[in-house]
Amino acid sequence: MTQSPLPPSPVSGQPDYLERLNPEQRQAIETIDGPLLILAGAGTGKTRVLTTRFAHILLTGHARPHQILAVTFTNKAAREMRDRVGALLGGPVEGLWLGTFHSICARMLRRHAEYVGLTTGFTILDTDDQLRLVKQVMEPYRVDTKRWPPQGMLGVIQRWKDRGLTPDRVTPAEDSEFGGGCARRVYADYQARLIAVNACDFGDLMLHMTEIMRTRPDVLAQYHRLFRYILVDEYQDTNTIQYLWLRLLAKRAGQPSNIACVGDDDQSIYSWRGAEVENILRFERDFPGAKVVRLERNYRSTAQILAAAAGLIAHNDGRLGKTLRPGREDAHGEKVQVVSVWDSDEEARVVAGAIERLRADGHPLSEIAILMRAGFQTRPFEEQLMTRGLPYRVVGGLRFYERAEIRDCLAYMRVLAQPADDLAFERIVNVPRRGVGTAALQKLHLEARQIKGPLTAAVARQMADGTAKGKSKAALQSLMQGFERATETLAREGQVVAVEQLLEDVGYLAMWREDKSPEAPGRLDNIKELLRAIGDFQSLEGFLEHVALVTEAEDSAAEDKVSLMTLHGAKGLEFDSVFLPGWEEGVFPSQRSLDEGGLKSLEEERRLAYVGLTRARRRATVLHAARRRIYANWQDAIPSRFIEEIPADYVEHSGQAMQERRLTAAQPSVFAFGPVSSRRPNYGHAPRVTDVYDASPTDITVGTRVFHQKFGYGIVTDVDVDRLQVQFEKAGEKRVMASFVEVAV
DNA sequence: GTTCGAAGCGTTTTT
DNA sequence: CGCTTCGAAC
Repeated sequence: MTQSPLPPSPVSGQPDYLERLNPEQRQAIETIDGPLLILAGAGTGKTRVLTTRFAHILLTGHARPHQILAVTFTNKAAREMRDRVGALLGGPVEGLWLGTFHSICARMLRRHAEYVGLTTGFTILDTDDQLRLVKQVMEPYRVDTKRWPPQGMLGVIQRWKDRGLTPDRVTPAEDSEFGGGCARRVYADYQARLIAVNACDFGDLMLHMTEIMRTRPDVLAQYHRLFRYILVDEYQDTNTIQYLWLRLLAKRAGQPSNIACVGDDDQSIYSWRGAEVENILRFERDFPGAKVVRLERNYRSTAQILAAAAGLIAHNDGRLGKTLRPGREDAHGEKVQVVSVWDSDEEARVVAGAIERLRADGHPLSEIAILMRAGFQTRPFEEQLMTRGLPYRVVGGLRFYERAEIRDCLAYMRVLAQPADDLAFERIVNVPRRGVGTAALQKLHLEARQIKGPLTAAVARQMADGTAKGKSKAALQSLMQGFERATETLAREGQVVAVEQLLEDVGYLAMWREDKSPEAPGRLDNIKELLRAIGDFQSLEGFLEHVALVTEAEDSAAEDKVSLMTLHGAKGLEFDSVFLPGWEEGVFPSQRSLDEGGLKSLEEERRLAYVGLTRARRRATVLHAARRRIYANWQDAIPSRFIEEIPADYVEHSGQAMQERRLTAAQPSVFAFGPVSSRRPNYGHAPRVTDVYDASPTDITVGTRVFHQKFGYGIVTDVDVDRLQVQFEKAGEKRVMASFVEVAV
């Protein structure tokens, strides 16, 4: 890293990294001291500003690399920032405090672990461990786990942690909500158990560090001296504990708070996991004298898409206020397409067909995405893409490190690295099946309690004193021998050989080799991949730390495939063409969301819609179906309110199904579908949408000759409220909605 | 302790 | 519909 400023550009007299920035971007970068809020709308060059600002602080000599704290939410964002800062500075920079909230806290906590009763080598638990632990802790309370599942309890604890509440800070009033009033005590016991096994869950990384900085002024002062500048990405996604942690670090007596937060309140979509939009809305009050810079020039999308998105998001209240403007002159573009289809199957066909056409026109599939509200919506699209031979990838499924076989292997490694890791030991003690079930494990727990030691010590003890007998004795003995041999190998030949030997020795690999299920070979491949990855690290501990904090799979974005993912998963990404299916009331906005959170949730859903639209560079296509298959049965659906919230000027409707909500929006029933069948009251005086619907309600009876947009002419053979059985001349017998046919003349 | 079948249930997800 | 989970029978 060089401390001298870069040579100025010969043309402008500015360092060349400041060239081609717009005035707002420049301001966000060149405002170095004092609190700064950068409101960065979608596609306004946020990452560029953040990284350039980082480099600028270094290159102007305001700080050395290790004196800047830069926090992100995801490892991906951290990696990108690290790479781009490196690129600006002409090479990788060492010693940066740049990472996710959690990785930075882990790094800090390893230094100060003793203040919360841990040792520096503490384990970071995965969700399986957490659940196992909370189950154990709940047991003595005899909670009805039907009503109060351990997952729910874990959720309550996590939310408390997100809010910075240690067990003693949970008020009795807040306690009563779950588990019949024992949640607070379970939480306290859970924390005690974590300390006892020298472990942390994810929430603890933040909670412990915040607690340490609250109670140890010397530690806090140390970081105050260290960090001259703080950069925070995605500030709208911070939860309370992250906010408290940042505030502790940023507020330095007698010195300015050099904290720069980048975020977009319109893209806050994670309130359900503890994010508090209020943090960003409150920034100017939290940090008096804060400068606010708005980045509103969007270099990503066409003017039409931007106007559509802006019109939509304008329906939200309580925004900081920000309007995306097109940053490129050339990008007028096409209107947002809204396609009305008959049912969810047709929706998938329409999208797949459109993708085929895009491909035929030379558009790479990697520039096409289908973004939906929920993961299960991918199915019909997968089927359609598959049958047409269009390559696709589903982003965000089960991640590599979440696979059972990988977690098993990791548990083996954890016991190898730290024999006192009871939770890891519990996971693998009977995998593969070796006849050590709950009964044997119970005995081991008792023994461990008596000797006040870990389970592995209890095993050794039982081997020695003859408590163990028969099958489980032999099994445990051979397991422990496996660990002993691996420990020797680890010292002599390193972690890769040791782990492979261990997994072989204890019969884990054999278990999958003998498994006849079709997934087994894939699992063995995954394990092979895992073994390969261990070699990339200095030590077993280093590898375990990495996998505890980095759960994401490797990016395979380079392949030319259509991306299928949730709207949440798409945040931060962009594609030339974006398909947004399932814009129907109840699906999007999600009914469940609305039921739980009312107006606040509706606004969050709307932000999600905004995020979806703004992912598109050139083409955005919204779809809604009149009937959707949900689980086993078909349900009628009306178009999402979000569709009509997009200003009509920027929308082009197509498709044959009902196109406007107006017909039915005021009606109580979601089944009201415009003028329909004979036995259905015709609500209100709704205007007709198209001539297709001009059949008078009473005209349709058995024997009526009707016309259907998709199936053509046919004779009605049965009427069931609003559904008809029709014998079509060409398409055969079909069941169709009465609203989708007209009486043939 | 294991295995098999019925019952239940069904957002969004990172670390 | 298709998955996971739990309980009963071997």
